[in-house]
Amino acid sequence: MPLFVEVALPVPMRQTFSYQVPDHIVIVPQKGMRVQVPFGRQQLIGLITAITDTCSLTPKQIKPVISILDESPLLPDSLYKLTAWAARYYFCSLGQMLSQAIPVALRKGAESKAAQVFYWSLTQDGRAADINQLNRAPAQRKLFSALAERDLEQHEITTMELSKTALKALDDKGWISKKSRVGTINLSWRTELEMTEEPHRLNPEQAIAVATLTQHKNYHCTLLEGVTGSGKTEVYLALLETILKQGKQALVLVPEIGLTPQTINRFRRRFNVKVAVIHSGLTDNQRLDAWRNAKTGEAAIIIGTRSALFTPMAYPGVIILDEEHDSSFKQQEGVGYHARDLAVMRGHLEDIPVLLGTATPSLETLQNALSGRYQHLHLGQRAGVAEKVRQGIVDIRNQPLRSGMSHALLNEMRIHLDAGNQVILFLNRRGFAPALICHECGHLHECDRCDAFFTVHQALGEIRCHHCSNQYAIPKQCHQCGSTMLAGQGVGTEQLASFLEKEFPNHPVVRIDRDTTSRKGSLEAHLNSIHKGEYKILVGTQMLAKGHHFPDVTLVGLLDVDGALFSADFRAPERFGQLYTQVSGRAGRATKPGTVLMQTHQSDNAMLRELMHKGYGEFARNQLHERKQALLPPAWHMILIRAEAHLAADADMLLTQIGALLPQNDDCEVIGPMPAPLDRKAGKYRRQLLFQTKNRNQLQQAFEHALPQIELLPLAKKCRWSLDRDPQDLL
DNA sequence: AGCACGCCGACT
DNA sequence: GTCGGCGTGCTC
Repeated sequence: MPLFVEVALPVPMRQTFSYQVPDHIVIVPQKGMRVQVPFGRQQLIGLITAITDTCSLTPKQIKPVISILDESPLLPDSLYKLTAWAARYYFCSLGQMLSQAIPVALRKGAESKAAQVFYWSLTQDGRAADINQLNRAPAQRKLFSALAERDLEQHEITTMELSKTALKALDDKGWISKKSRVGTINLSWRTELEMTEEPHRLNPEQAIAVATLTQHKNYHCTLLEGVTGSGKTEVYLALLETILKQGKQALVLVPEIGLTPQTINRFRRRFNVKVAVIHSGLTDNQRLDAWRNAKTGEAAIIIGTRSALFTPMAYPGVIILDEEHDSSFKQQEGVGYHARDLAVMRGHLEDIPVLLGTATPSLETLQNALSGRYQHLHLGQRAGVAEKVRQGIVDIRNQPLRSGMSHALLNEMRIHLDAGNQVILFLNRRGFAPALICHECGHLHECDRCDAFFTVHQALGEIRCHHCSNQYAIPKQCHQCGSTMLAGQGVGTEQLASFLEKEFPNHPVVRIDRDTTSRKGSLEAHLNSIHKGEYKILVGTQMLAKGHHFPDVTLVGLLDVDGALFSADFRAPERFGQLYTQVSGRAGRATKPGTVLMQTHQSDNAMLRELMHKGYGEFARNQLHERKQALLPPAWHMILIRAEAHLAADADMLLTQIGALLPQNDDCEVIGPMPAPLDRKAGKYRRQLLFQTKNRNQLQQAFEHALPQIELLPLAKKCRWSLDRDPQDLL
């Protein structure tokens, strides 16, 4: 009987491909195994999605499988289901989603089972040999005596700095030999959990939270809303203790910036278990190693960023997602999946609890908590007796500004610096000035490939476009009138920092943004110097706000509130509210009360007032209300279709045609085509179309129906287009 | 997405 | 004369 398999391949076509399984392949194909197959002129590795004994294709069209790479399915059924669900939800091919979910090494064909461990041991001859024969070969002697004590694994030879040449020499003598064994899986933590640190005493709120959380063994999603410093991590650790004692594993997801050695050590210190850490800095093989440890159950705790969501667990127990509101959980490139949403789905499929923690919940999660879909727990007390921060607004209408700084803010800075404290200033624009203007004709120098102004980088002597890689030397003359009176327009972090250096010569200034921290490890180095007090004035973009705590900072200044709060994007107020709450939660400590000052032209803006006086909770509830009124997420559901073409008309036409294929009524709305906020980027015209529906299912069904027709459009092959479900921003 | 084929411009 | 630019078409 002929045997066929359906294979999902890592190509952007939304279909699977049929192959015939030749007789000489002895492994019985199963769903979820990897296969190597010919595809056009190349060979690809894909995953079996189905096994059939008939095939509708003609024998000429069908090719044979080259080989089956696994003896058993690569992923547990729950993860396979999760991936299939995600492919449907995000409208991408199963193969594309699967390649997000599988470590690169496995995609390239690496062995999925634990590699064999190689080790060296003395032979019969070696044991009989006299060590004094090696008196004239000290390296060999050292190695020999080490091996006389115990066998050594290949990697131990290197870490103990034993000589490779000596190894070879002893091997040639026939005294030692290389052996291999299958690595054993140590699951002792499941029966005897060893604590290596005494748990901290929980305050009543924390204790209640832990008690509530440990009630559930099955799927259940909880929002843990805890103000900064209220000890969310301690709740995670207590929950982990219960889960681990049941012999179950925990998956902990953190934002990209949050995966610091301190975070990891917090978990490592408490329990004597293997912790698998998965982040972008690992090599393919290190990643695979962590993946295997999680899959076998040897690693009790798995900590990682977005992509770690897909790590299989032999004994799934809980999923914890910290800083739930963080936008790095949404993938921006390629398949734009959201790890938070998929984590909840995974919890569902594996029937385990999911915990979302944050001080500033996203409106999506808040809505679910308010509607009762998620359980809602609060932590309101700050550990220790921290003073409440002082908050203030600096009205900068008609005020002279020096490099973006008002008198009031400068004076306040002086007070805090004189008291020996540190000051943070946030300005979300890197570079010296966000534009170059001609003082005579007013011409603003614009990138020739994008619809954006050049940013002046004075230290580099360059003007750069922050949207493409375009860069030139700072022009001497205006491109329009030839005048030499050129000046920076507006203020960036570079200018602010150099102004402050002159203004406060006795207080060292450091600048933290993408330009000063692009080298690997330089962010950590800067942060360390700040903690040591080497810098007193910290200037930075949002980068400086996320997850870092500086106990000696007593003044936080937000220079461009207007730019952050009133941006075109519908999520701008939410993000600003989160940033503001996070930074004000971090200012000061018990003995040194903190102050937060905002510079704005809109000092009586209702949103700002609300945020200051009523706090994030109230602010977010009102934002949620406004989103409902405006038919925006999370009230309505959204998919963004982007198109890019050399000719704006092509992109426009394609989107118009797509729009015509989508339903429009009281519950479904098509908006556009409209120019993308950055109309022209890297020489191409960008247009976008929004499709919004009142509920999730309508969007799913309408788009599933339209998609095959969209793919048949002739223009769809000519233009570059992409889909972004639940877009994070409309840029 | 790759990878080939194919058809036009500036170089040895 | 060719090397190479990227438009177009196909992949079970």
